[in-house]
This record gives sequence, C-alpha cells and structure tokens, in this order.
Amino acid sequence: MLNRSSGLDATFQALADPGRRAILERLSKGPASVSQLAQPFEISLPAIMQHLSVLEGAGLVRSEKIGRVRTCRIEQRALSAADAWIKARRREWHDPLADYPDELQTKGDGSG
Amino acid sequence: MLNRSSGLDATFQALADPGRRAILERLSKGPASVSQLAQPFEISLPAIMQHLSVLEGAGLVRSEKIGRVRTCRIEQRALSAADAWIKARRREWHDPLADYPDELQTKGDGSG
DNA sequence: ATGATACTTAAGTGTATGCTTAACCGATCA
DNA sequence: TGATCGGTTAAGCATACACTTAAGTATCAT
Repeated sequence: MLNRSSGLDATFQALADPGRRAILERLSKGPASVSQLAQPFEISLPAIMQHLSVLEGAGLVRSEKIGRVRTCRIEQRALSAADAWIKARRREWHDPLADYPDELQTKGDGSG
Repeated sequence: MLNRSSGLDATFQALADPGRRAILERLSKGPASVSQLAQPFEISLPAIMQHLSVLEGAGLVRSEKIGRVRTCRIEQRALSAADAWIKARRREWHDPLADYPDELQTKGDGSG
C-alpha cells in the first residue's frame, strides 16, 4: 500500500458499494431503522449491519439506539469532505463548472 | 452483492485508494508519463500500472502512448458524475451548503 | 415468565484487491 | 547491431471484502 491515508479512504470505500449508496439514498430522504433499511434488499440482516458499520465508520451515517430500535440518519460531514476533495481536483484541472450546481452540467453522468 | 450497479462503483472504488488519489492530485496539476507518476512512490512499476488501469477503467484518467512514452491526463467526466451523486444526497438532506464552493464550508475535512 | 421482535456477534467461505518478482516487447541511443 | 529505456504481461501471494448461517442479547407484549 502506498503511504498516505485519511478519512477519505473510508469515505470513498464506503461509497464504492452500490448497496451502501442505496442505503444512503434512502437515508437522505429521512431517518430509518435497521430493518426498514434492510427491507428493500434480499440480503441478510447481518449483511446490512456490516454495511451500516462501514458507513458509520466512514462518518457517512450516525445512529442511535432507543429501546430495541436503532435509528440511522445521514451525516453530512464525510460527504462534504469527499465533495471538497473532488471539487479541488476539478478546480485544479481548470474545470470552469467545478463550483456550479450539477443541473448546469448534464454532460454525461458516467452511467453509460 | 446487492443489485444495482453503475460507473459510480468503479469511480468511488478508484478514489478509495490513497495512492490513486495521489496520482490524481498529481495529474490534476498537468499530464505526466507513467514513470513520472511512479517516481514519488516506493512501489514497483507494475503496481503503478495496475493503479492506472483502475483509474482509466473508472474513466478518471485518459492516456495516450507516443513512441515508448505513455502520457496520462485527468478526465473530468467520472469526477463530475461522482460529484453530482454526492451533491444530490447533500441536497436531498437539505444541506443549504450543498451547492456552494467548499471554501465557504470549512467545517471538518475528514482528515482527523 | 414466555415468546416475539429487533438487532448483534461469531465464524466460515468465496472472490476481489494490492502488491511482488520475473520475463517480455517495442522505441531510441551509441 | 546491441544495449538501454519505458512500459507491459504473467503468475503468485497475502490480505481485505461481501456475504452466509447459527446462535446470542436486550427489549416489548401478553
């Protein structure tokens, strides 16, 4: 492994999984319990727990247990750190759109 | 693996490695050859090649070989797709800073 | 207390990742 | 023509990841 390391490792690693991104998409609409988060997926609950702990370890999600229910919500800190890193690269590379909202930049979104 | 998948998988996966981010940081300052990219690191050239092919596979880097020298440069497409995904989450979560440049948001940058 | 609910932990499995060394190929220099 | 430079391929290895099943813990309902 190359030297250097930071919270960005964990953040991008967490974002690299489509299931974890789906969980974040869900959470960005509002808080949810573990089983609510698990419901749309066909994988086991422990698997969801593992994803959640990755997300929480990365600072992308915060959770709180009340009674027997753990409620998860999205955390913006890590998300904005990742955003900042990306934007810095785009800006250094002289991308005039780097600091604009994305509606103005519909020029290929990487999904095809 | 949870269903769903996209170019974002590859993009975030590529960004999850500190060495690959270092390569991108270098490339965001301008194009470089493979050995120029390898120079700051203590790992073997094949290892650098593998990182480059991950970056290229993710659409983060583009390269062109002339004579025996391969010149690499950063590609903004995948970078802006990743940026767009992150910003969409921040906006859905009603983050009023989501669409602002990062200088205004120095509130923890994930490195500690 | 008994049983159901909502997680949580532990252990194991198959695959992907990051790295290495050794060998190889085409371009350029002496 | 032969040596060297810049990059590439191949094979192998150790660790990390994503998932599973089985079993366990703390609540809440009856």
